[in-house]
Amino acid sequence: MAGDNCGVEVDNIDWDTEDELEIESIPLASHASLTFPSVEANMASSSAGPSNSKIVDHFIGMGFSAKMVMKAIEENGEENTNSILETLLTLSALENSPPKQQHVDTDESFSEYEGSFLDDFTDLDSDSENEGPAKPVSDVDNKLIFLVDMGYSEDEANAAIERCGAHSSIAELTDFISAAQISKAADVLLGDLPDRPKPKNLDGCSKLKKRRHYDYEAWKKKKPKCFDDDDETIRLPNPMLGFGVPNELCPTVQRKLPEAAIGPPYFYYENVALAPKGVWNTISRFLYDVEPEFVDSKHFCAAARKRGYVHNLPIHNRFPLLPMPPHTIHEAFPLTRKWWPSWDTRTQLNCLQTCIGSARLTDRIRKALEDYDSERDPPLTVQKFILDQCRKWNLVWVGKNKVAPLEPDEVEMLLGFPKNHTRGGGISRTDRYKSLGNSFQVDTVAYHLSVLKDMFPGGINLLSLFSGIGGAEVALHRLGIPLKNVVSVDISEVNRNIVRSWWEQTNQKGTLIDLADVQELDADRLQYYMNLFGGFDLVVGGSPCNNLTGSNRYTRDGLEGKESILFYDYFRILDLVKCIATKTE
DNA sequence: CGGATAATGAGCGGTAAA
DNA sequence: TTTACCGCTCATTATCCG
Repeated sequence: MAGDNCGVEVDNIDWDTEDELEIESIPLASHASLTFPSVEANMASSSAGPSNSKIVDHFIGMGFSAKMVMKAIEENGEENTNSILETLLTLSALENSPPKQQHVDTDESFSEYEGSFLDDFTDLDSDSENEGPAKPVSDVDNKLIFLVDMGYSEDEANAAIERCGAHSSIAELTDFISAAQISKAADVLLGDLPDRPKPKNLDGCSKLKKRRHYDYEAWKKKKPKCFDDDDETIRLPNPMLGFGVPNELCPTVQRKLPEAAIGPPYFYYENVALAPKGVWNTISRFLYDVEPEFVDSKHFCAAARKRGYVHNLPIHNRFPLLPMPPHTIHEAFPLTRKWWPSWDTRTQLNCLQTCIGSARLTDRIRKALEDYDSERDPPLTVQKFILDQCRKWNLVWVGKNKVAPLEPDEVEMLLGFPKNHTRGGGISRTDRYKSLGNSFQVDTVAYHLSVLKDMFPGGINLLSLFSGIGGAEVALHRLGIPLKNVVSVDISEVNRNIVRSWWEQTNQKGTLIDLADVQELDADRLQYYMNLFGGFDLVVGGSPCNNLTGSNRYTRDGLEGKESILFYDYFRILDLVKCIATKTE
């Protein structure tokens, strides 16, 4: 290991954004009693060990007082930057603890909005002509339906309405439910704490309320269409080229983003294209009515990957990563050509998934072929059986009568990751396949993100949700867009290790903070990071697809499924970032 | 050696679109 | 009609650890 190359000179860390930024008091009081999740700042120490003053400078550069920094280093030792940062966060939370704020109920702007909200509601009911005999749908019912539509369970929604009152706004109700969920999680983790944080609103951020209000209004207006008119359902394009792919003649696409979608920040959301009906309508509706861009990665590499992307990035002057990866199986795996039968007409692979074909299957295929004269093609029925299985499991020909699933490093290459990106460090083969199968295709994502290069020559601050093995980070890095500060969230420790290891190996100059759970990212935490970094330039996320994908035979429950419901956390967090950015303007 | 834990493997339909 | 699909569960096998 080349220890010299792994060190990041703390002095070189680019903190220039801070000069223009006033570090505000961060209201973190409610967290003081809770254990912080693993927060790790990357100040990779060189093998010689950092000098104490460098560490001190670094943390002072982050906006902490010298006194606090010294205390934190004293408590944790200078080696353990992770613990130092945790201590600093806790200390700053205690020191900056603001006087108890009034609940937003008493917020004037909020009360005004409440009034208009009810007015709108009445108007809408009287206006609706195409719904036949007007069924009296109560305010409560509508709020209930909306909350369920947002992904909350009926029980949660009912409980919230009961607790907060029938006239509570959607904002209050969602706050209540979130708080209930958080405390439920805290109960599980920490036992029942008497001093658990109470439901909290984002004080002084009435824009958020308004936005939620807008969402609710938009939802109400669109609801009849979605139910009555199938033509409104988003359909997938064929061919799946999105707003254009390299080397394909595409009609010059123009698009006009809805006002609410325009950044900052830029955002980029991804999920499987072939989701159950209506899912993409919901996703698009929540993400400010931006039309999804559906792209199949077979136009970028040798494997298919049909995905939808909702983003507010410019779509002109994109450029691909170079060198362009091979587009056919033979180009990608030249050694397979020798064994490839003429009747296997595949030129590209299907979607790379999390599971691979079994040894028994490849054995069956070998035996099926050995029954026949190798000079001649097997019967059509046998060909069909083998081809079906090869397509289903992405098998390639590696020897006489021998097919095999791809090796993990081959999948890495197809997806645009560096070789051995997911290898070693305690990661099992199964984990590698799983993490890779859940990842972005880097060339595809990079093509979309390439427009950022000219816009941010000094680099970007990135909020990466559901980062997985860091597809977005790798894409930006390969584009030559410097990563200044990255907050990366992923539930899997294996994945976080992969990203951190990549971060250190590629000598990143910025700071990487990794968190485990998107549900821990609340307004206070976000505001804290945004103050520290000067806001996020880009919010990327591909939320879990396992309840959406056709591969799932057991729990394909749609966007409300156990994991896929986390889409609403992407929306929640993006909305908070937009809100805080607007407020700080 | 033996119990605990981790990794692997086999089998599992249905939806939506072309 | 055919085709494709960022998966899940549970039994079995492999590995770890005292």
